[in-house]
Amino acid sequence: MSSASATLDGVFHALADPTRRSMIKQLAKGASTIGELGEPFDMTKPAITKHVKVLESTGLLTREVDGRVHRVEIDPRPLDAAQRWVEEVREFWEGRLDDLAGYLDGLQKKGKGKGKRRG
Amino acid sequence: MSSASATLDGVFHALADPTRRSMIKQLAKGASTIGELGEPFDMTKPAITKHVKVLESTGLLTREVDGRVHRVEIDPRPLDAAQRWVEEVREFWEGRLDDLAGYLDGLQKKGKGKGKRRG
DNA sequence: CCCATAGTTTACCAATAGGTAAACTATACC
DNA sequence: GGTATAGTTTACCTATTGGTAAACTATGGG
Repeated sequence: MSSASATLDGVFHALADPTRRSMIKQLAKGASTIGELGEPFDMTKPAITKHVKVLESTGLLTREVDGRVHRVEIDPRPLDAAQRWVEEVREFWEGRLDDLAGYLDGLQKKGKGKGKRRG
Repeated sequence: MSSASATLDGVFHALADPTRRSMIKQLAKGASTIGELGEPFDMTKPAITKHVKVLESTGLLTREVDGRVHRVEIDPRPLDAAQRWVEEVREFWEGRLDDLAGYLDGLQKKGKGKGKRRG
């Protein structure tokens, strides 16, 4: 299952760059060519090529070559992995709060402390 | 509002490293010291210090110095920004599908094609 | 054929990232 | 005071990242 970790590495890394995030948002609204995708950015074509490759390599973007034009569109599935990871953290976090509530509740009901003392 | 983008840069970058993701999960279950936090990793102490600093600088982690021990705990709020960003992308994506459905619906009702021909 | 257009590849650069070893700071404890 | 423990800082190394300019590939159209 180390590929799941590799996917998360790739997705989070892809999203860590503002140019790529902007591209993703643009593509979420609709497919476009490489030229259209790169036009909003004050950046040379090789830079755009690189950003697109990063997104493509994580599966966030698919490419369809149509003549000399490359048409790209978003594939939101890798975002699921990222979102699930964050939600899992949140569940741990909320579980921890539940445990604390249960612990405090137990203290009150039994008038006895069995868990680790804190502080 | 460029600080929102800076926050996202930081959070996504922080989450792009498996060691830091593992630390976050560990901390989501409960607070710990730097030593406990770093113990699962086959890594020297300066490396742990660096990872903790990255998490701290994005606000994902808070530190409380208690004698010679540094007690750290998670602050999940920066995760909200990341999660909202992903959900916004999803909304754009679903809106796009709605538009497509509306477009196709319009085609059927009017029996008329006004959009770009494809293929 | 000739030229414009769309995009990639290659080679290069400076900055950042992730790691280490060694030295240092600061607290705890006998 | 002396020593172990917790953690940071400094200096260094290598790999990766984000960007560029220049050359290249490939398609479209007069």
